[in-house]
Amino acid sequence: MLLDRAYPETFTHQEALFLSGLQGPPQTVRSRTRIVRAHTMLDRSLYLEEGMVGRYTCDRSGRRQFVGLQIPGDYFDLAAYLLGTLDHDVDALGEATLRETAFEDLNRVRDEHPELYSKLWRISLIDASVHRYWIFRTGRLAGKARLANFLAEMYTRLYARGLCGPEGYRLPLSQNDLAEVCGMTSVHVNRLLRELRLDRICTILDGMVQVENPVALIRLGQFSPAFLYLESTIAERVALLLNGTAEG
Amino acid sequence: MLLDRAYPETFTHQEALFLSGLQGPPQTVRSRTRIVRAHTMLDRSLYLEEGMVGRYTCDRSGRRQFVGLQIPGDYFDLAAYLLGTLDHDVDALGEATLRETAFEDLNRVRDEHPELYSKLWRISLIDASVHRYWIFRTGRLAGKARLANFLAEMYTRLYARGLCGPEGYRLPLSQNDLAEVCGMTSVHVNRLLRELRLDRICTILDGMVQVENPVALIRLGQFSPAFLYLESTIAERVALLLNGTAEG
DNA sequence: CGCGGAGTTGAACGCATTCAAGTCTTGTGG
DNA sequence: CCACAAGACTTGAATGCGTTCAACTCCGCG
Repeated sequence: MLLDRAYPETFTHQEALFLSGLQGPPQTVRSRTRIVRAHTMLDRSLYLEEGMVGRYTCDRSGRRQFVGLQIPGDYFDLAAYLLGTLDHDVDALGEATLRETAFEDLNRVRDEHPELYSKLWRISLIDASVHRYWIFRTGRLAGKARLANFLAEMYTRLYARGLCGPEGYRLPLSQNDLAEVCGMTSVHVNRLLRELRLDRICTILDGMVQVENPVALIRLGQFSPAFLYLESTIAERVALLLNGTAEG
Repeated sequence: MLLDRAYPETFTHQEALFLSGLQGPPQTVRSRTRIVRAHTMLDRSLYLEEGMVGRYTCDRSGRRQFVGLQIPGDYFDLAAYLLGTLDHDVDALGEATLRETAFEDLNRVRDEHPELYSKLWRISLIDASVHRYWIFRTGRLAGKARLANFLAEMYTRLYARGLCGPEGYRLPLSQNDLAEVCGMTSVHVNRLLRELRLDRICTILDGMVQVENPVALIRLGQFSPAFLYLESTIAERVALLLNGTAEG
């Protein structure tokens, strides 16, 4: 059941067990299928057990902008619980495994486990904090720093949850997807990735992001993980990774 | 007490009254003073009664990026309640009037008024939705559309809450501030504003945004207010404003 | 009167896009 | 098994949007 990856930074083992009990069975969806359509009424919330999903909106001419990327252990549409619909679409990026929680069950959490209910709220607040970081990145960082910053974010989030080692991580995004994350074109992403490769900072090969120089990556990307609100022992582990005090 | 502007889209009159009772007395802060510093432990949450405040983070060289702008009636740091600190700074943009709610009182809301507690969560979810819209805008829209989109957002949010008429609104932002909102330079903002003026779409004069052609503004900015999750009667009023069916 | 901040404008530069052509891989069907 | 189509990646060249640098005006304020 992979309880250990269900926001270990947030839930006790009992709470994770309880939440897991509310969830429906795991459902696997194929890569590149839509999971949620914007403005569609929903009656259940989704949890990502395995894989990655991307949240995005499109402009008038159909060009896509990702507004969030979720990793295993994420509740990625809690917003629907209280808003009824999502303002954006959600797609599976690789093959993904999901589990659902009915809104009624979340109401039961509210009435019977207020503390746990608060923790769900807290998760959505961290989600919002990540959004703010994306605004900062997209608005203030130049191309190369922007890309590096994003790669550092995914590196950190996956590592913090024990989903990758210091050597790098799996990222089921094409260069075009990366462009739609960072607000640039795929041609430009291609050239920036080459620079990062020649700088011996990181290399993407067959969907694997190989982080050769974490220190340079976070320095170039001006990355700082404070916005993730990591639990302190995890934050320390991450700091070791990012500051190069550990192996790299 | 201005209860009517306290999220009329969310709270009943009783609820607004109750929440107001939890708040401390109004505090007025001068323009351009810092209200919250990032990463500082907090024990109360803030509500904006009058004026505007801006949330921002700075890059390594000190250049600022706004990640949110709040208008009267906004609870703008609910995140601190469950996270303890904010990941960003908050400044008053004009003179602003604030009211505080102690975290302990929010805990009481949780235990005694679960439905109302959910509504506070809901507010923070709309806040996150606005963040996503900012990501979209900053990442996907070209300069002129980006600026128009932002001006349309503030127009809509203020109008929806009855804080401005169709003719326009007060915006205590310099061209440099606008640049820090939209992720561009103040020189460029200056040129784009001139274009908007010559196009007879909107004119900024002495801190007043005069919206001369709402329809063109939202069209140019590819603006759509769905992300605000407005209550239906308010949404209809806004639609009239933005579609030009109403007076302009 | 002089200072400083906000706004304005010109000119040069450069980052990023656009357009285009090519390679390579993968999957599909003949 | 090979031909072919489709998608991802790569690279070059030209264009242009937005930045940078700089100068100047306007205005409020000490």
